[in-house]
Amino acid sequence: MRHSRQRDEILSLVRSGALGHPTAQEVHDAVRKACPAISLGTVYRNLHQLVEAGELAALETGGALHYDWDLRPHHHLHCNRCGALVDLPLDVGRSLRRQAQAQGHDIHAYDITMRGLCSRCLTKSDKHS
Amino acid sequence: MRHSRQRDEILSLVRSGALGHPTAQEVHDAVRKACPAISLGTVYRNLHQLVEAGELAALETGGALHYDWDLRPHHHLHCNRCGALVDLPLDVGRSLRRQAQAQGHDIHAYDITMRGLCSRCLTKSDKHS
DNA sequence: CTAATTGCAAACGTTTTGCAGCGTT
DNA sequence: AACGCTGCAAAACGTTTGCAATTAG
Repeated sequence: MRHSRQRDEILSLVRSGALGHPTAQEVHDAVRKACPAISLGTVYRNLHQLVEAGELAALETGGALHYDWDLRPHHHLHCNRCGALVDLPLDVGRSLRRQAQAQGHDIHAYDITMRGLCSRCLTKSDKHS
Repeated sequence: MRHSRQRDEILSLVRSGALGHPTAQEVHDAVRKACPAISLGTVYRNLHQLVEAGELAALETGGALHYDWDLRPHHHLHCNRCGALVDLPLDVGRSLRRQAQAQGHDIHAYDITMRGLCSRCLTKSDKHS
């Protein structure tokens, strides 16, 4: 893998966390500020490569793929009200892997995405309680 | 929601389990045998409606949505070798919901899809062991 | 030099939608 | 009769790909 200005910009932008869990489109929109001529195709190609190289993670959530800079085991809540994708540190990995192995499978990776209401939305609608 | 021949055929076909965890395309191909004139758009519309009505579940896995007739809590393994979507009864729901609530969220639903090698592929490649 | 990477545009697979007509109630 | 549902075709959407030109090692 060679160096390229475009890939460097994309990686540092996603890693900065400023975009949360962005889609390719969102990365494209944001990286244009540093790289005005960058094409959407290049963003897709680079995000894919970076995931392949283990630099980023991809989340299959709601239509478009979302990218995550945080590679430590953690999971997500997709809020049904505000649409946010919230990080959720959950301690279940060991148990999941053990149970799947007991059923004869070999787990390489997994992602848990829950749906519901995030704490921000819940506290906002708590005016009445 | 009115009755329609098309929706009845789709629901009973998916419920039969004969298709495993089919995509809309696969349902369309199969339901044509009973309903030769049915259009792909109708299949999409009905699958969406049936999920909305709580008759089927949708799995966001690898490009196309897959549909599942089994509404009981269970999860899936997407095999990296054969591509199968294998049912995986995992006992983690209670723990997940508890942990998410401790973080201030309210979980409505969740799905766990793991990636790895399914037991069938593993035993097949076990000739040497 | 050479091979990876780029921008562009076209193509792809999946899903949604507008519409006129048909079927259920 | 009213309104949901259908088939069809077009379009929307996210993503991938072919290509000639550019650029990094």
